[in-house]
Amino acid sequence: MPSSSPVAAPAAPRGPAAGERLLGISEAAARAGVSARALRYYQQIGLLVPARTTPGGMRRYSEGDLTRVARIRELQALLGLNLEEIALVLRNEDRLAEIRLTYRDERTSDAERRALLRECLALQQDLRDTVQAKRDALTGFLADLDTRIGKAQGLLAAGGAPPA
Amino acid sequence: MPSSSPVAAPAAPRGPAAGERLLGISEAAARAGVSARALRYYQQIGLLVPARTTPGGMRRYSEGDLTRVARIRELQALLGLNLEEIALVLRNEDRLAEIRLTYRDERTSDAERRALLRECLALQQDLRDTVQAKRDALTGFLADLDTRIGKAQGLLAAGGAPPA
DNA sequence: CCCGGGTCTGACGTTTACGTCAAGGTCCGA
DNA sequence: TCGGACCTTGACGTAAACGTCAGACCCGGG
Repeated sequence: MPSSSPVAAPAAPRGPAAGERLLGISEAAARAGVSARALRYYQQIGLLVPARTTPGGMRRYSEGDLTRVARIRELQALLGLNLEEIALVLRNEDRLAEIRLTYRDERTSDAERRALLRECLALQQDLRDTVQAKRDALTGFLADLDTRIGKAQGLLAAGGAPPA
Repeated sequence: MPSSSPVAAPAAPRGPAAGERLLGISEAAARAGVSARALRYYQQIGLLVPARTTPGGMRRYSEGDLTRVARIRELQALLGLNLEEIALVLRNEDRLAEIRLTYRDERTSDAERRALLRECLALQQDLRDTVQAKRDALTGFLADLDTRIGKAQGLLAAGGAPPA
């Protein structure tokens, strides 16, 4: 999906906390522990839109943006998701947050909002299941490793005085 | 490191269990759930050398080879290691196995073998620590998700009759 | 108003882990 | 022994996630 197309989905505007000091792309990148290029790329594929853009077209990032980058990196490193999958997850979370905000709004019907909420919840639980499966696998892996290590340690301990 | 160089490290010959039925690359690939190309590539970078090679130059894989492929995939998917890192891990495991075999050999001194063993053990424990760190992170992640899900569920439950 | 440093948009390069041909060589059952 | 299925080694292609230029543009301080 990361084609050379002009621009992807808007990815829900991050609201800067009114009067917050925004960061240029270099500082934002440094604080987030990624490259400026990565930030531009995330924007290109609709993963992260900077909180603001100056009239001249320069990106300005909020703290919330940094948090989002952290989440992206987490989903990358911990779950091994690719950016497309991460986009799905984040968009779902965005929708959930949006629903929370407009939940008491009068414009949509109760049933409608509940349906939407249920849909988002299902996706979240999907993710949860994925995470748990992975954690369980890692637990097994760990046990396996401990067994191996135990054996080698036994060998080491026995090495001093071979019995019989 | 996966350059176009002729061939990499031998990666410890897998001994086929004397009289075992060996598999051609296609069947091996199918049973291991990877492509034939992947198997060739693993060999090229010294990750997996088939148990035997016919005089004509055709690869023959043992069950042990399949196990090794499974381990490679596990390290890839679960830990997100790249093939170079996996090569390190596997080579270390190979050495450990080798040490186990020759541990009572007379040719090397006791101290020497113990030193080697200790070195391998250290690497294994490094890996163990990595795994545990990852598992812990996943545990935290899971708790986080559960919190979010709980909140959303609360919202859903309260949606029917907004209190006062 | 001007200047130096930060930033912009293309656009091409890079790495990993293979996929996908093409042109031949090998193996084995009839 | 021979034919078709399987396999071999190059060699080039590909997708993701950026890296790295070049050339132009913006922005805040003096």
